[in-house]
Amino acid sequence: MKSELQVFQDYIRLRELRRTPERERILREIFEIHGHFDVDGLYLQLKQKGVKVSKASIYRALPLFIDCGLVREVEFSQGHWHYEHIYGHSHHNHLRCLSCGEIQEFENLFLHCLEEQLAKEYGYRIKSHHLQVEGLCPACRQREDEAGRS
Amino acid sequence: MKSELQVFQDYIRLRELRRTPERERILREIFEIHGHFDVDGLYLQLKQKGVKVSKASIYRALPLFIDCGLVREVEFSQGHWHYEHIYGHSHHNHLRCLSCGEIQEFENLFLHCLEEQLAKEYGYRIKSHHLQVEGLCPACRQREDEAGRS
DNA sequence: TTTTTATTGAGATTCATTCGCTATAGTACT
DNA sequence: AGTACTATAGCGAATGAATCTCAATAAAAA
Repeated sequence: MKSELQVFQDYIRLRELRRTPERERILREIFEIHGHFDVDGLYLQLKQKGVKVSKASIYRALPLFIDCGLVREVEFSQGHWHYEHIYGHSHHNHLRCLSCGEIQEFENLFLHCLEEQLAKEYGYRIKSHHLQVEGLCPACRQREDEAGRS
Repeated sequence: MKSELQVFQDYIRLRELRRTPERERILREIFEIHGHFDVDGLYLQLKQKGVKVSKASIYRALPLFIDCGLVREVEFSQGHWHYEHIYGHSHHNHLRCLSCGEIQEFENLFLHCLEEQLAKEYGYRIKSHHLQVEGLCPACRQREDEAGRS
């Protein structure tokens, strides 16, 4: 399997863009993050390490990473986008707690069947899906129950 | 079944807020819109009808409508949120064309099974789910194929 | 090297959303 | 009805994420 850097370089060549140390440094940093991130967090993390990259460059690099399938937008909350790297990950869906915001990832097995069904029924060529399920995690659920009783 | 206005008034009472003509007018307008809307469109639509409501009031009313289950955020795109009213609708999911943006709504049958399974597996109390499937609609698919051949 | 031009960084700009403030008007209680 | 209390409306200012401008730089190709 190609490394994410390799994937990006291939993409750069294909699109006739330019390899720059900034873009590759940003990409490396993203793949060191376990879980979700946002632009500001990524920027600060680079800054702390003494890496000089402007926010503008991050904003300009992200659409490229997304376009070549290395990163995806997870959700828009708190007024800005949250992202995650996805290369090498099996596609997963999110189970999010409405109270504490905890996110569980889960695999799904039968959405592929659904995709096929949709393709047939509506004539679509399916590219991707996002499934987000919301509810209360065990802890918050218990807390809510106790509050309800009092 | 309660009217959406009734639902909202019950909510207002429960939360000890105040009934105001602005909020109820905004809500009525929302339920006259078939399909998705955004704040700006809603504001202009009211303005055209000669209804004087400020954008700030719309921004302040929407979270209430969402909280009482009358409206939901559909997606964040073009730099702002898009909403839809959901009361009285069966929950539907979206099949969106990545090229032209057309949105097909579809029912799903077995996500309820998935919800039950998740509830059992992770101990969550499921409240809702959003499933968005993306791809190319028949027309755009054909256009893409033709472009690819040339 | 030289040329070409994509990319960078910094700051300015845009624009959706929120905030601060004052006047108004629901609501509850005489 | 009248009064007190305070949530809400409207307006304009403020905020802040994202984008744009532009001069300087540095990839890539010749």
